[in-house]
Amino acid sequence: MTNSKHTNGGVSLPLNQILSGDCIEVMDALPENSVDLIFADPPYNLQLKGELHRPDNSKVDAVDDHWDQFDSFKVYDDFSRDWLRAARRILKPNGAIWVIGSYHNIFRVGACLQDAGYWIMNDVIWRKSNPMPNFRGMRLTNAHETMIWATKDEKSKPTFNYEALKALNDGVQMRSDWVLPICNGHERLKDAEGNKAHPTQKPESLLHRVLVGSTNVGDVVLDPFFGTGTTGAVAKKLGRNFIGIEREEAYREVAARRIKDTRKFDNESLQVSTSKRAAPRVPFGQLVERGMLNPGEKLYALNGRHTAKVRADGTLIGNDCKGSIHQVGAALEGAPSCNGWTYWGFRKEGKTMPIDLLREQIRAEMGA
Amino acid sequence: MTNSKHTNGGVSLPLNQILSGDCIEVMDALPENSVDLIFADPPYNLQLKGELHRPDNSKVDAVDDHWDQFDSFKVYDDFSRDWLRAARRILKPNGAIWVIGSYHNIFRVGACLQDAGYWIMNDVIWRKSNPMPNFRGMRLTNAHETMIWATKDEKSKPTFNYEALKALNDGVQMRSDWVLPICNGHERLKDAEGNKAHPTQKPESLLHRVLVGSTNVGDVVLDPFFGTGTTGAVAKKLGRNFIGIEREEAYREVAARRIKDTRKFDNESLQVSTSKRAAPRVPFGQLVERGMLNPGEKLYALNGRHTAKVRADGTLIGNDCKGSIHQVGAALEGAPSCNGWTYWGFRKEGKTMPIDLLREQIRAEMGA
DNA sequence: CACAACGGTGAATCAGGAG
DNA sequence: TCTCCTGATTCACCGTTGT
Repeated sequence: MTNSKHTNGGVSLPLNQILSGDCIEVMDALPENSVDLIFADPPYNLQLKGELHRPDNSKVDAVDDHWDQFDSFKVYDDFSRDWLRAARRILKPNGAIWVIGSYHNIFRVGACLQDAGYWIMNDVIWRKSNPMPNFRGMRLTNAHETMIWATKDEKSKPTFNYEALKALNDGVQMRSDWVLPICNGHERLKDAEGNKAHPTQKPESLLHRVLVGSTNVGDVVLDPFFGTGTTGAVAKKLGRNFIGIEREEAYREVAARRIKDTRKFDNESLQVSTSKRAAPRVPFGQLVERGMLNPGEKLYALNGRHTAKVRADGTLIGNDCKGSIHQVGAALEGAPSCNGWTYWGFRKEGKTMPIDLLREQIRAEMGA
Repeated sequence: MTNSKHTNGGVSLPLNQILSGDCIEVMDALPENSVDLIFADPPYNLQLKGELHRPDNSKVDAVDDHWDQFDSFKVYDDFSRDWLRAARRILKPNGAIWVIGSYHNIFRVGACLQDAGYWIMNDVIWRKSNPMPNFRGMRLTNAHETMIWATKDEKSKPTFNYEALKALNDGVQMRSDWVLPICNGHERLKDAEGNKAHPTQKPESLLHRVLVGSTNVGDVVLDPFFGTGTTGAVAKKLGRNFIGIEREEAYREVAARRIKDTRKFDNESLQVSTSKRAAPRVPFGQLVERGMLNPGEKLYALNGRHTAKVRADGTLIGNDCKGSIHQVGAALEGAPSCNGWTYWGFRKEGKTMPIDLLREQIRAEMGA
């Protein structure tokens, strides 16, 4: 793991380190367009308790008899706007952010996020399998937290490892609700007296899914509210680089020790399933050039409804139409579009086989 | 059921009627402090762009109605502020509101709600058991919607039928995530041509739970975006009074007919049936996310004939094959299929134990 | 009559590259 | 920036038709 500076477009990043200080100031000192992903678990409580500062860095005296809800929302919104702005500047154009919160703050953070120009991809519900019950029976058990996954702007193309997430979910598309247990047991960090080291330590399973789904090996993941370093620990395990920012020295120390004791998984295990989109493009004409199909040969729609004839240039000629395998398939079906690779078949020894088999054969040779 | 005016503190209410017009104007004409509960399903401002087709080329019938179009976030926020203010005025001091939305609008609505002085009790996740998938594989399946339950102000003591909800949930405290199917089948209202009468009809089961949990028999429930009248129909069944407000005549007509055909449950049966829960599905990937198995760890076929290695996305890599626990097991055995849960084991303290034990462990936690 | 096969559909910010 | 083309992509459930 790189611990020194890392060159990124001519600028260097402090990789795999925990930076000390106010996250807004620290982020403002980092180069713009340099980070792949941000994971943020900002303070939830609106009663501030001296942990928040106004934009001018003056401290908010929240423990005050004249405490006022409206003022408090405004201060929290200002704070959210500021750190979201700083975060957005350092994100790469195709970068993304995850923010987690509860009903106390998530609506405000979400609105600030949209106002700042971020583009929401999904909101994701972490459904806790073992939440704390509501002891007084005055409300519903607060059994979930909300995460927002957003890109830097509307045009961003974020990393999304669709097939890997699908694999994590037994082969069906990952949904926007994730059932995972809260952090306790051995994973929960304690101090010498046995008190929990941090009040809101997130489970590694949650970060595992976030990082597998929206980063690749070697990416840079920044966490502006690092706490006890769950983001850093999971990033290290998964072969991602992290940058942590944390104001409290006690948390930094716990996080540093934790990450030092964390081991990276071996490279082979970090390979994940990929989608067909990543496979090299094979033009249909190549099947003809290579003699896998011959000009004049007949293709059969796999649904049995149509046939077409192969021409020397890799186009097809069907009933009153000609063009690519896709165009002819679409025309014959009267459909807006058609994937010719999965639509057409060829005859071999009396059986009809999809032409996609031939493409896979070529791809296998290319990969070899 | 009362259809005439209803005396409430010397003022009268138009009970069990569907009022025509803009909801803000209509609410402003109602007496203040007169309504027990408001359920609101405002436009989501979906901002859809082009057309969307399923993989089979059929077209998705999207929400493109004029009432869901807003020019900007600011226009939407102004709208939200206005109707939330009007709604708050007519609420009784201990009254409450439920608002439902998706990530497109819920953060803005939630922030407006807090700014207007409402006090959030819970946010509640409606987890759809049968959501529409993400057809292009570009995001997570949008499998939930968010509801906010809030009181008129911080000091309100809202109706909360804790025991009734607990009973609805097999005797354990109701959580903030509700698993319910979307509205389809016979419940879905259609016009003469078989088209859906309203693009976003909510399931009665959702309203049932809201009204059982936060109103009493005889209470007044107002819905400012009445649509096809799900709120009114469920209120009538449950012996609550409703007031509906709807701008579109077509929706009012459908709702009126629907409610006319709805019968109130007899008082005894206002208790409800509970749904049996099947054993929850646990994806193998969750064992990896949760650290019960680590990427790179070896699995052993319980018959002793093969081994394979775990990857970060919950797939296995065996001798010349990779895929799910089931696929790799089948490939190595040369079998058409294989139950990976009972085929594979992991080593612990020198002993090989079936991975199914880990799944059972997770299920035990979930059930608790 | 039972069961299988098939078709339809749901609040969706749903592609990416070459020219 | 815009147009055109290739070709990747779906889950649970309900209702109807067919065996």
